[in-house]
Order: sequence, then C-alpha cells, then structure tokens
Amino acid sequence: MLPKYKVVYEDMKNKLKNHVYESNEKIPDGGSLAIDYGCSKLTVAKALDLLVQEGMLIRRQGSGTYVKENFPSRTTIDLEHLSGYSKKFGKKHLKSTVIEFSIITPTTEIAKRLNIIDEFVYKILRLRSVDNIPQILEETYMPIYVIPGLKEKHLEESIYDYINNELGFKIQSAHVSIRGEKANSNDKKHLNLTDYDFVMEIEKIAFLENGKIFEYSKTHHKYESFEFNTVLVNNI
Amino acid sequence: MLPKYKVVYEDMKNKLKNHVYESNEKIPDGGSLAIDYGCSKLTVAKALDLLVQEGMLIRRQGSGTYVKENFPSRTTIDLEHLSGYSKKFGKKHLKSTVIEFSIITPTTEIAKRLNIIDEFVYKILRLRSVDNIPQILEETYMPIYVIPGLKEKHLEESIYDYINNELGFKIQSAHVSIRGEKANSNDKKHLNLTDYDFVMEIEKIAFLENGKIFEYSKTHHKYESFEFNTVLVNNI
DNA sequence: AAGTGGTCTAGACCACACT
DNA sequence: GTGTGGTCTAGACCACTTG
Repeated sequence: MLPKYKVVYEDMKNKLKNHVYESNEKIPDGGSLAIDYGCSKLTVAKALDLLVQEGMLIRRQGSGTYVKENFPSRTTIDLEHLSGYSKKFGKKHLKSTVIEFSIITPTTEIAKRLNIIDEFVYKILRLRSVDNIPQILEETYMPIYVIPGLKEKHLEESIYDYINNELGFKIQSAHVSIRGEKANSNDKKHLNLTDYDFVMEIEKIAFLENGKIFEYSKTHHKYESFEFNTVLVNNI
Repeated sequence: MLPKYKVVYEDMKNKLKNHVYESNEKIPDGGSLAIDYGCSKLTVAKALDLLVQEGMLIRRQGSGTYVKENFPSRTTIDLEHLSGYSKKFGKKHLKSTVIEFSIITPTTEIAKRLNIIDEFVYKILRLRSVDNIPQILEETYMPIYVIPGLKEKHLEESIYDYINNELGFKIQSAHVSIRGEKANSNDKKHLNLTDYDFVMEIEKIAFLENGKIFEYSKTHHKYESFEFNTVLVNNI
C-alpha cells in the first residue's frame, strides 16, 4: 500500500513528464490539490517537496508553485548504476567479467572504511563491458558476515539483486566521492588504456537499512562514457 | 527568527559533530526529543529527516534513530564553491583574474540553456588561482536583464556576493553535470597544461528563487585539486 | 506487549507576494 | 486585501522491531 504522499508524488511527476503542466506554468495551489487528491495540505506539501528536491518544481512563498523552466529529464538515482552508464547503455548489452574473487584479511585502510575489526571480506575485481568494449573496472570489498553466501554466479549478474532479492536486505544510502585520476597499471591492462589516459574514479561506502556498511568500492570508468548529474537545492 | 525545526536541526548537528552521540549510538526517540525541545514530534521528525539526507543519521521504523558509523564530516554544499576547492583552500588565498568580460548575443546553445530568446548576455572568462597557482578556468554566461549592473569589480571578488547582497536575490538551486575532458587550448594556455593533461568539467545551470535561470557555466578544474562528495539516500 | 518511526488529519497562524 | 506557501500542534492510527 503506497502512502498517499507517494501517490500524489507519482501522479504529479507523471503530469510533469507528460507536459500536463508546462515549463514556467503555475500549478494549482496546495489547498486545491488537497481537495483534488482527497488528502490534507501537508500531504500535498510533502509530495511537492520531493519534486523540489529533484529539481522539477520551485515553490515560492506567497506566490505559488511553478514548473522549472528547462529542467533536465532526470531519473531517480540508482545506487548500483550510479555512474550513469545504465542510462546510456541499458542493461542489455552489459557484461561482467570476474577477474578476481577471493576472501581476504582486509588492509587497515579497507577495514577502516568498512568499520570492521578482525573480520574477513570478499575482494571482488570485475570488468564491466558494453557491447564487448570494456568500460568499467570495479574493485569491491564486502564483509562476509554482512553479506553471507555470495557466489561467483552472483557476480556475473548483479550483486545488488542478490542482496535485495535473495538476502532480503535493502540499501539505505551511499556516500560517494568523484574525482579524476591517471590510469594505473590495472586500468591500462583491462580497459586498454595508455600512459596518457585517465579515468573517473568513484569511491563509495554503502549502507544497509540495518545501519551496517556492506560495501566499500572504487570504480574506474573510461571518461568518455561517464557523467554524473545532480541537483543541488538550497534548503537550509 | 529561525523556525523550530531548524533550531532542532542545528542543535542535533552540533551534538553529532561534538560526539555527544557516538557512532552507531541510538539517539533518544522522537517523543522524548519533542518534550526536550518543547515542540511536536512532527517538528523533530522534520529536523532529523534533514540529517538523514545529509548522511549523518539512519532512522529505522520500529527500532530507532542511529548515528551512522564512519560518516564523513560533510559540510553543506555551497553553490558557489560547489567544487570543493573552498574546503581545501579557504577563501583567503583565492584570487580571480578576469580574462574576458563582454556583452554578447548568445549562441543558440547558450540561449537554449538560459531559456532566453533575443536577450543579451554577459560572457565572463575568469581564471581562479590559489596561492598564485592557476586551478580553475571558468566560462560563465548570465542574461543582463536578470542580473543588471554587473561590473568588472564584482568579478574580481564574488559574483554571488553581488547577487545576494547588492541585488538581494537568492539562489534556489543548480543543476550540474560532472565529467572528465581532455584539456583544450584555453585550458593549456591558462592552467599551464600539456597535450596529455585532462580537466574536470562542471557544467551548471543555476536558478534564482524567482524561478529565473541566471547562470550557465562550464568550469574546468585541474583534476588534482578537484573532488565532489555527495550522499545518495534511498527515499522513494 | 511495548516501544519506535511513518503517515495523516484538521485546523491554526505566520510570512510573503501581488494587486 | 487576498491568496499562497511555511510552520506547527495535538493527537490518531498504522507498520515494524524487539531496544
């Protein structure tokens, strides 16, 4: 059962996508929408505030709620396909090649990122290719006690599907850093790069809903196929 | 007069920074905090939800609200110093050199981004240096009818200060894309780069609270001094 | 069963924009 | 003055976890 504010949110989002309300247009006021949807004004406000965060609306006290001009069509950020390649390529032609899959004692740095002491972790090195062209080199560490039973077959498909569907865990959030780096020897080898090439590095610490860190990863992307989009909103 | 939920938000944020509540610790429940702060539970929830968005707390239905382990010390994103260099360098040693400042008829592409027709725009090319080392090359376009009266002296300091303090406008949001690019001829010239160097490109469309787009910019950063940090939270 | 967060209401009052 | 969004309350009920 979807809560009401999400019903309103989804409906408004569709109306915006389908240009029921146009760029720069003022949408009906909160009171009217509350009557239309049969809910309170606060519920409408909660829904519209989500769309403000996503960069589709502007709400002006004393004036009204307006559709942003020119707003980019932006899908909800997907934690797995964070980097944007799923938008460009789709899942169909994406292939994962496992380069290394082992259980190790983590280095001090990795243990610190995962916030663990005296725990073993999976080390996973994967190459992800689109139409057989290597695009992403992925180095992932996960504590085995948080994600038990991970097998190589899961790596060839989606680790996140295993966590969500088979283990029944949900992902709460991810803290990411994005930067550029010169290609290292692994990058050159697996992504077919040269001394003068560079990659986009995404460093990520990911949390489950139970509060546990389940993943620390560094992902190297060919720069040509990487772009990160976001909306920054002045809240506070 | 700060609204109550922001008072609660600021107070809780300070408590987290000062380790009044430790990593992984459960903080008091919403009802207790409401009594402590002399407000309703909803007001507490609104404050705590902000901290969830910022990656400092996790709220688990049926369980409680917990301090995230290992959470990065993250300052609120600053739209001007978005790129993170202000954190690294501070404002003190930052210098701006104006390379070009003119009023032009925008290209079709720029007019499209700014969502204008038949309007003149400022074109601004600035080089920003830290301790006299050039770090950032900035190409900015602003419609003159949105930002009237901009002078060269404002460019040497902060355009945003002019907009906020002298014009009295507030910035609502910015839509940004981040990617890596090979250094172009301008980059090589002004950032002292070579054929084999690359830069981080930030493309930005920025909105005022009145809904108008006031800026379209492309900023090129030396990759060594650029990092973008964010927290992605599963909301919906 | 008890505790906690999530959703929702109906209404109130305020701050602000526009006319 | 009228309309709009922003804040806030007191309380209700539900969903979920197990402190």
